[in-house]
Amino acid sequence: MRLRFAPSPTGYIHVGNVRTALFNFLHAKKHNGEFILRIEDTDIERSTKEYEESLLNSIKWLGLSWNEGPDIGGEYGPYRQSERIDLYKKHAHQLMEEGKAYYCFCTPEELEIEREKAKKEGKPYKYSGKCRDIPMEEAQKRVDSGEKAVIRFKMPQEKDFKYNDLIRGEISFDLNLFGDFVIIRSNGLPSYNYAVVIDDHFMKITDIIRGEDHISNTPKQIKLYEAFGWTPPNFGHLSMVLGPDGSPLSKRHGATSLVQFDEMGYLPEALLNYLAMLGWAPPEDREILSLNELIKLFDITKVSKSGAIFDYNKLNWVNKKHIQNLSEEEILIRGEKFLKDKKIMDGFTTLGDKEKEWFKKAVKAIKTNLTTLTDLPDELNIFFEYKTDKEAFKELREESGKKVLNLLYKTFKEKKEISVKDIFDFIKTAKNEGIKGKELFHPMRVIFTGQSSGVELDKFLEIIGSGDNLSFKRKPLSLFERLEKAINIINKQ
RNA sequence: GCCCCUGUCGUCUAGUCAGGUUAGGACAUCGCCCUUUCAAGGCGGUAGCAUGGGUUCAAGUCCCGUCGGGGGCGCCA
Repeated sequence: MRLRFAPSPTGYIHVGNVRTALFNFLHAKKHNGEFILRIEDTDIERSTKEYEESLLNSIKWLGLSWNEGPDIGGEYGPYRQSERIDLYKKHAHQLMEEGKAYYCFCTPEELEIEREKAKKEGKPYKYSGKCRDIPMEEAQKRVDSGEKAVIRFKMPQEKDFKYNDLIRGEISFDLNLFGDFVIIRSNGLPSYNYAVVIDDHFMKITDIIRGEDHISNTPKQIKLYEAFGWTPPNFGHLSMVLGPDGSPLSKRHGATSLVQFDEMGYLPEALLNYLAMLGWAPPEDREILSLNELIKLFDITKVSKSGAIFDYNKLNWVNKKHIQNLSEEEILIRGEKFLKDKKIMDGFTTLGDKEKEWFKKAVKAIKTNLTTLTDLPDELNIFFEYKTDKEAFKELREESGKKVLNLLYKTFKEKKEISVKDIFDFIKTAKNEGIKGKELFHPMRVIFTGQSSGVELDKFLEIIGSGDNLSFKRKPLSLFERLEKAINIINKQ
């Protein structure tokens, strides 16, 4: 079995396309088949090398490895349509010789008039077939003399055309509604509907999974296969990915391009996991699955036919679960760029062993709060910065809070240093003074973290305490510094 | 306008092909438990077969209509 993903390098890859790529990949791998990457760059106006490169990088980032493609070649190359022009021309001429295609000299303006007319009369538009009967010899002469022409395929007119869709079952059309369509444009480049057929045939593609916007292209393509005497592949049409309002997902709904999801701190495996479940449900109850598990369980015939709304709630949950499955070290390595941006560290691997251990401990404490990797610096910040929550400080002005603050200050103001052991001693002292439980721990939390909630207090104290003698790019704030800051804030007001 | 696809909790879906279930799960939401706090975790609740007919002892499931959503009708892909 051979499947392909054939994007156009006319922009950054969209999550909808990622889903298409994924389903092709899963279906291929499920059956031990090949996954092929082909670049459809016949739209010379909009295609660029930069987009092609970013496309390849994106698919690589996702972990969807391809067996054949423009960068690695393969038995059935080249894998860029712009490098296959001769092939398209050759076969177009073959069709003309067999009387299945013809030169058309109608100008875009003339066609526009035809379309307008059809619209006015309320009739469905279809190319008139005006040039269909120009004798081949005469047509060839006009072309040789430099007249602009396209090549059109004589679309067989058939009342009850049917094909069997991998996802939707039988779909039928009245081909009388289809006009003769262009296969070679006047600039010599092939049209989409023609190029895919040539390529998919010569690349021995067996199954094609694509968006439902291609359903009505399918009869044209199948008829081309038949005209050449080739066996058409299986077709499966996926529903669209929708925005929260139910309209097709687009930029106005927010992020749609894959690079943005990387920047937002989503894990590629989480994104794939989520996308796989948009329109398909794994059997059994498990939903958090690796790419290999998805391959094992995937079944193209079970994919749903209706459009699916892209839901960040669920994506976030899936991402969170995948992050929890990562080790502390992996989280630090994969979150490196976000930590660099916030100047927390230069890179996990540049750290000394003791510092690495410290960071792992810190991550372990805040791991369950991570939804995306961008949360990593924010959550870790509690160790480096003293961010104060106004509401929380109100508590320190109340009697019980004041008591704890004063007692802490009295105990440590001379020493100017607080160790973890000191804290445990302090807790005993406080208890002797009659302060305990919530009355004690909650103010302590506010004093040392500035917040009324967060990491478990004993873990927090232990981590801060053990960071004292390590060399960091940025030093965690010591307990005494934190106490001082709390005092200052209270005194100021 | 014409053609095609599609409709189960707010969201993603299982169930529809071979009619019989208290219509199941997950996310979100709400509540409880755990926790000196938050989160995580555990337990529980709210919530759905678009609509009207028909077939049948029995319809989410089969048939017809209506309504809604989407796509296509290019020398774009």
